[in-house]
Amino acid sequence: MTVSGRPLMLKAIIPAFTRLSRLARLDPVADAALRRALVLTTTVPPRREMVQEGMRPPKPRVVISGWAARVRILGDGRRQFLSFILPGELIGNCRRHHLRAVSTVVALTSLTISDAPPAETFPALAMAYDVSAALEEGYLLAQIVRLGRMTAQERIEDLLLELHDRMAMSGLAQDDGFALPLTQEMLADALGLTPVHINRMVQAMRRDSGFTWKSGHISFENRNLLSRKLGYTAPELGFD
Amino acid sequence: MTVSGRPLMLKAIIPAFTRLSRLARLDPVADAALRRALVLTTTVPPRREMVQEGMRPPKPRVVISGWAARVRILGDGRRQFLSFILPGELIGNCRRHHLRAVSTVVALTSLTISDAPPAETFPALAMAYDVSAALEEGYLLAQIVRLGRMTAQERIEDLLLELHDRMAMSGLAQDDGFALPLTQEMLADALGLTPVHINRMVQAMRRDSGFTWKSGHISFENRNLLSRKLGYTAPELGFD
DNA sequence: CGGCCATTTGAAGGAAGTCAAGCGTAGTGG
DNA sequence: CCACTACGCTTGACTTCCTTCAAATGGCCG
Repeated sequence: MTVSGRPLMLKAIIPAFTRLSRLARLDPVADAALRRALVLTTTVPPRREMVQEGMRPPKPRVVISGWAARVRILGDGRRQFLSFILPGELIGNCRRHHLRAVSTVVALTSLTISDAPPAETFPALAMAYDVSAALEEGYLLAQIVRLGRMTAQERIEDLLLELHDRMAMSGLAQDDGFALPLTQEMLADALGLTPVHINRMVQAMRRDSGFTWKSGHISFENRNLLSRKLGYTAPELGFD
Repeated sequence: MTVSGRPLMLKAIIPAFTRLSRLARLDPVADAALRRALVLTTTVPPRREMVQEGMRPPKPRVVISGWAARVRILGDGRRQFLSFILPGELIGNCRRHHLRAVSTVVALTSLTISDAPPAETFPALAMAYDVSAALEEGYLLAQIVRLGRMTAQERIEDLLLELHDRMAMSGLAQDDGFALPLTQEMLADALGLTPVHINRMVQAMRRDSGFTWKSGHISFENRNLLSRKLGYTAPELGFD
């Protein structure tokens, strides 16, 4: 978007590569080709709107590093995040080509992206893109239940569990935690709450709940216990 | 699911036919074939769960008449509707075949359905199914914004506008209203509120807001005014 | 008529929002 | 090196919106 493509160290693309390769169940040959295809990257500064609702959508991309969000903004300024986009996940991975983007996409952190290798020239990835789209729909459904029927505390816990699973798919999580590069305000925009209330709940949960959040890192004390308490189930992979 | 297929009068399938034919932009020949394909129907009683989350999903269907909803239920009984399924719309229209259904589908009224003519044997419909899936995703996004950032009154108004548009797509709406076969409790489950509060808001809106709801029928006093007030935009058709 | 279900109403309580001010820390520039 | 700034986090007091619980009303159908 701003910076013209430049090659990255192979090591840096590992998260994105890991997720796609797993979803596509790539053989070693395709696997090596994918690594090469992801090396040419672009960087995007935080807060930049990469796609704007109603505009002509750009080509699909893969996030190499950093977080983005799909967002809608109401006339009076109220903001709602529709979903997060994490390393290894796709931007604009629409089955059909829309004439206009259905949501704005904004970089939440400094972001490194790469063009998504087209499925036509990279057939092994068709499955990864399909599964990725199915997962994305699952995240939307989970988001609806969070916003409609969960308390503030449950929303936070449920979202953190989901994000943990998603980070694990690209190898970016530990068993009991992950790096969360969000401000409390961003969490509020995702969970339909105010930053003030997010703060109060996080405070309270530091005491009695099952995780801690310090300097951008989430640690679960007992992940199983927490997910059982919430009835949380991992996003369905959807293989058939 | 209960009753074996039986042919319906041609007239009865018109709503479903109208919507699909429009979305697929059918020529007269395909058009006539579609009518024939939809005539063999099945009926489902209200409250019956036609698809259950986690079970093997059945074949795709078209709703001929009646309303259904996709729903998720939390461990303690809290219910959240993910989306409504209206006449002419599809049940289980997944691009990829999931191993398990990602949500339960329940009949809200007595329901008449028909097998969705497979796109392989009915190529003209592929586009209709694509557009239908894209619209469905748009409804999910709108639902997220409603639940996350709108007040009770706005949620009701916004949903009614959307449902009006959707009913219009199968020719089942008037310019200024449509038949709404929902109870206040169902509305509550869709909007993340309690039935009691839905009731109070509807009361209040009978007085000062832009619509009336009497004996299962919604009438907008000034639809344009209402949609401008909400910043409501019609679901994107997504043609390209 | 009686039973069932949806709607309606009241009173009280709780969850989350609003407004406003005070901290803490990292970055910047004189 | 130290104001000065900017931004995110924290806290308090108060308000609003929505829920909860309970009971009453009304319509519809057997």
